[in-house]
Amino acid sequence: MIKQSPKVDIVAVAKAAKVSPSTVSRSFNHPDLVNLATRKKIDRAVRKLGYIRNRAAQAMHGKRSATIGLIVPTINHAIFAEVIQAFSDAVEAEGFTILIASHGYDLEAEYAVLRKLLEHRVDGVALIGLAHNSETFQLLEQQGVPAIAIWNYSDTAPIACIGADNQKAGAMAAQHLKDLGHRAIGTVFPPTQGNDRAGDRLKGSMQTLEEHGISIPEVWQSEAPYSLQQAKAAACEMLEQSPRPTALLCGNDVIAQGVIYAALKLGLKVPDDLSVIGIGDFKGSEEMEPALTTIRIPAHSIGQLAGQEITRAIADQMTPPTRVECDVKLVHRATTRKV
Amino acid sequence: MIKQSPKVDIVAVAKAAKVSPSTVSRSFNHPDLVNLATRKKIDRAVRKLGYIRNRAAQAMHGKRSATIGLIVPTINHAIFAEVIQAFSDAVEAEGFTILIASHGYDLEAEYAVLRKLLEHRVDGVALIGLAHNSETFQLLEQQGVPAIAIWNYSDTAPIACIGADNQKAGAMAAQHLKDLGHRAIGTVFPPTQGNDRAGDRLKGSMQTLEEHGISIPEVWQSEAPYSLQQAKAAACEMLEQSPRPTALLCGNDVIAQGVIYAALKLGLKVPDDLSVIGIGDFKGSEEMEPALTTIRIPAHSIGQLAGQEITRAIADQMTPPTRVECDVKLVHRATTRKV
DNA sequence: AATAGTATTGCAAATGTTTTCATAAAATAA
DNA sequence: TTATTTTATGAAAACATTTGCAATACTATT
Repeated sequence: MIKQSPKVDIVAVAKAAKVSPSTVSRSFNHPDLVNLATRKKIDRAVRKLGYIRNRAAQAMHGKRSATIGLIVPTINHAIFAEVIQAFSDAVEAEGFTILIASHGYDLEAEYAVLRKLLEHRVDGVALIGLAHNSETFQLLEQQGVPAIAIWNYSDTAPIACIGADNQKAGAMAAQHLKDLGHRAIGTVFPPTQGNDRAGDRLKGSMQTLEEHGISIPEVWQSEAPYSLQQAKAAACEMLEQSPRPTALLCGNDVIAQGVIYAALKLGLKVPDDLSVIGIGDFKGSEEMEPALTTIRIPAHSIGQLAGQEITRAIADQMTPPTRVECDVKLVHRATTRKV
Repeated sequence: MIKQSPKVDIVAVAKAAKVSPSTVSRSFNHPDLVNLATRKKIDRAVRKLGYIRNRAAQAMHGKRSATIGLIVPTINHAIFAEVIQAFSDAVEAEGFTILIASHGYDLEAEYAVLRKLLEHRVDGVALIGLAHNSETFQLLEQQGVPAIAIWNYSDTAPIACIGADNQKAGAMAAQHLKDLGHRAIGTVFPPTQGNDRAGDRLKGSMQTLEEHGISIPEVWQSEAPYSLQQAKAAACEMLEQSPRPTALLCGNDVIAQGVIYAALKLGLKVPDDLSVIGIGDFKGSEEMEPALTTIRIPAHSIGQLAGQEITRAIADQMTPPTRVECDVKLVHRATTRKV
């Protein structure tokens, strides 16, 4: 293994191939402009020296850095894993690499990591959700970087967004339970602080329930940070009391799964003793036993579309990313039934 | 919003603050070398112009790019999500950002993305597992980039690694089933092609079983790509036949969960009719009902340690990353019992 | 008050690449 | 064969920053 002591740059390659650095550069970026024979010579030199081009130097010329910044609350949840993967695949297909950063649902931290990504001169930025600090929006606009918000949809948001109407999703879930005749309904939602997706869902649910004259007593409103464990614990606590709700509306499918485990643990049959509905339709929700009734939010298409749209907007700086609202729909499976 | 038409670089800041560009640069990188008063002037100018420093230009000076490349097979699995998050947190704490790329278990593709990351002049690289193309290893060595393999441990691997002995994990799972008296044992594993973790686990299991004189008929050896859905389907198929195994050894916890759903669907009681053991102990495995017996592989510590070790190795180029073997251990919960 | 340090700052060179412009060589047309 | 176009290459400037060195101003010492 030749550990290269003298650094191998484009001029080293040029020297080895006996051409000028300009030609080497051209042979990378505009191969059609250089003679096949010289291109081969250069290729050989590159291979021999183990040369790897330096994007940093490229980026200095106002050229693309070929990176896209992706800022997520956390990587560690099923919910984001799918959307990240789809987004990543879509942008990698266009030759971009993603620079990823997480902020743990802290919008101050989000601003800080955005700055960091901009220092790296990312060609575009994707964020999760529409709730961000005003400085975050300001910075984005000021720097003129194409930006896109993933997951939530709104006509009026200050930046382009691709996602679903989470309020509608919440409303649909509530409507479904009402349609099945449930009136004693409980909720388990993640904290809505710094999480507009959860906030919107909760709002939509509550509104719909209210419209139908259903109100939820305090004790049946539970908050569980996004983890199976805590969801299960919270649900256990609620379900052990009497009277029990006949149905539980969950902020997402992971929470719903936790709730189902809680029911199982307490010896309650789902859906006979308790109906459970989730939101999201994560991978695996369909396979659960009983299969989870949920509101489908098409994570894969959202991620993919967002990736395509941001790369398009980067290539064509004239037209900003377009907004896309992805439909949500009820997927009635086996965890809910008429009361 | 001031959309900055004239690009704001360090000399614009210098002009605004009435100092030289050198001083501005210094005020960022060696604040102790510049007078407090001038530093304040500069700070004001930076703020007013909305200046953001350009890492690309920094990186050109042989300075750190402050990025670490992370190459994973896929982001979209519980198994990696946890390790990625821990790794990411650890390196972000040291001021690095991660440049992430996935290759879908294709080692050719892995080589290609490694090149791409090196073009971005990442300061270090982390890979998953120890099975990589020889060109991949060569490139790493040739470029002299600190590199670390996550997830698998081996004394003799060509690059430093932090992880668990997956063979041992497989052996432990097999041993546990044997200790409970099972002799009719089936396996459900992901494809081992391009996945040394799964390969090692399978090898360890088989070896141990063999040592105890237990052999597994072909029909009880099932392969399921890493997804709940396919694991469930594969297990259904196997369990519908007669005779059935009394225990199933699963390549990871997601597969185990799929298997349990399959059993549930077929009306088999776990663990009364069928014992199930997983490998990994993912988040949520403990909360399952019944709680999953599994071999614990400490994903969080592995990711965190790897992050710390790679940043250390970057800071101190003299001492390469050290290898760490993380212990695996049996977590006996409720899905296995004496036969 | 003269000397020796010390603390700040600026100048200019260097980093690795791309690109514009100019030039040379080859191919085509007259 | 000469004039003209096309093709292929090189020279040099530009990109945004860092840093070694030199210069200046200030402080402390005798």
